Parts: sequence; structure tokens; C-alpha cells
Amino acid sequence: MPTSAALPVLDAAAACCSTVTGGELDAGEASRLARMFKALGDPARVRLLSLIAAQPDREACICDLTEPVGLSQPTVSHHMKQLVDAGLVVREQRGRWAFYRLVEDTLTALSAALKP
Amino acid sequence: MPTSAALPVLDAAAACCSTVTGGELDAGEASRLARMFKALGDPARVRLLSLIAAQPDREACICDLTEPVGLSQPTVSHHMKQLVDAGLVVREQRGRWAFYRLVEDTLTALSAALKP
DNA sequence: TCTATGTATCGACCGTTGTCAATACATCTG
DNA sequence: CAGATGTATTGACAACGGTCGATACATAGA
Repeated sequence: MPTSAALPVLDAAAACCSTVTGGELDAGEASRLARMFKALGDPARVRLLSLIAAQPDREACICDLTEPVGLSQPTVSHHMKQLVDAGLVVREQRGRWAFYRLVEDTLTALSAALKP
Repeated sequence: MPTSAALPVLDAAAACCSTVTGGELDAGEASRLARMFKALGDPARVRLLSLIAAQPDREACICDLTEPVGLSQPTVSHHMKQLVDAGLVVREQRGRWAFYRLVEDTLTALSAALKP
């Protein structure tokens, strides 16, 4: 039973229509976008996302990620939490393992927000 | 005489082909992408970009931006420097004014990097 | 129930970052 | 040249963020 995140602070729908280049954004829209971009603003997190995407079934547990990214387990866990909170990734507990998958809708929304 | 930036740390070409979801990124590619996303990771900077895009001729000077964004002139200048260094914006000195324009290639590259 | 294992949280350290006031720099105009 | 004006830099401060070791929590298995 996927518990998922306690509070998925952001969801894709919330930012589905805002674009950076489409005209003046109000403070709220700007904050929502910035919050997601901030989650992408760390090399370790970008790598983590790419590692998940590179897995055969496009999901990974912490144990798959710690070694390739070269960081301690607590640090990886911390980064994954950031990504979950930003809505870029979902967490699913399966047995002892926590599996993470990309949220394609969020990626699509962010991609669209940057289209000139 | 457009002096442009002293050192445009990043250019669009450098990140033109990396995608977050296309497979494992090495440390260098991840860092380049993260550096640009980090520049987008602040609400003030997202708003600044949208304000520039909203101007009639898609360019703005600091004086156009300070009031709508509600920050001091030095702070706005600081944020614009970040955006220039990230390659998201170019600076052109015209008389006493510094005009900023979006770099569409960088936006396009970032947008493409997020496409699922 | 006890143990092993995978993950999350805590506490601490320290470099980074956003912000402003003050000031320096650059450029136009008398 | 002198003053005005737009922008950048400096210095300071508080808040934030990435990192790790130690430890707590959760789940599976014996």
C-alpha cells in the first residue's frame, strides 16, 4: 500500500499553466515554480533523477542510489525527500525498501514553463 | 557597446544535449544543469524573468524591475547577475541603463532537459 | 520475540545565499 | 568640469542548505 509522501507540497496541476516567459507571474506562481526548480538546483539531485530514469523499470530504492552518487545513505535520503516534496518523485514503500519513481507530469509542467 | 557579461559561465550549447530523464548523467553534466536550475530556484528571479518577458520589447532595465518586484536596487542587481552568470539572461549597457534580455536558447535547452 | 537490514531522523558543522544600507563606479547633461 | 542619475560593489547579518555520524524506526525472517 503506497503511503506516498505525507504532504506532497506541490502537485503538477498547480503549476500546469504558468510559464516563465508568458507574461508577469504573481508571487504565488513564481514561488511554486521556484520551489520545484530549487529542487533541481543541486548536482546530486539531478544525478539522482537521472539514475532513477536509467533503471530498467524506471524506479530505484535508496540502496541503488547511494553508491553511484557517492554520498552517504542519510544524505541520499535527505535529497530524495526534497525531490518528493517538490513533486518530482513519488515514494512507495515495498517491504523494507523505499522505491522512487519520477513524476512525469511535473517534469512536463516544468518543461512547458520554460518553453520560450 | 554591449560589454555583455564578463564571464558567461554557462552557454546554451554546453547543455544542449543532456536530458535528466534520458539516462545517467555524469557529474559534469549534472552540475551544469543544476547550476542553471539553481538560478531559477528563487521566486524573485523567476518573477524577474517573467517581468522581462512581459515588457513590450522583451527587455528591461533594473529601473523597470525594482518596483514591481519589491526589492532594493542592489538586490535586484544581484539577482540579475546570477541570471546572467547562469546564461539565462544577457546584459547590455546602453547609456546609463543596463538592459537585460532572455536567452531563448538556454530556456529551450533547459526545457528540453526536462522533457520526459 | 529477537535479529538483521533498509531507511529516516537528529544534531552538529560550516559554507552558501538573500537582503539591505552605504558607497563606489559609470555615463549623460549643463 | 560639476552635478545628476542609473547601476554595481562592499560589508554585514541572519537564514538556509548539504553533509556526515549516530541513532531511531520499520519491516522481514528465523
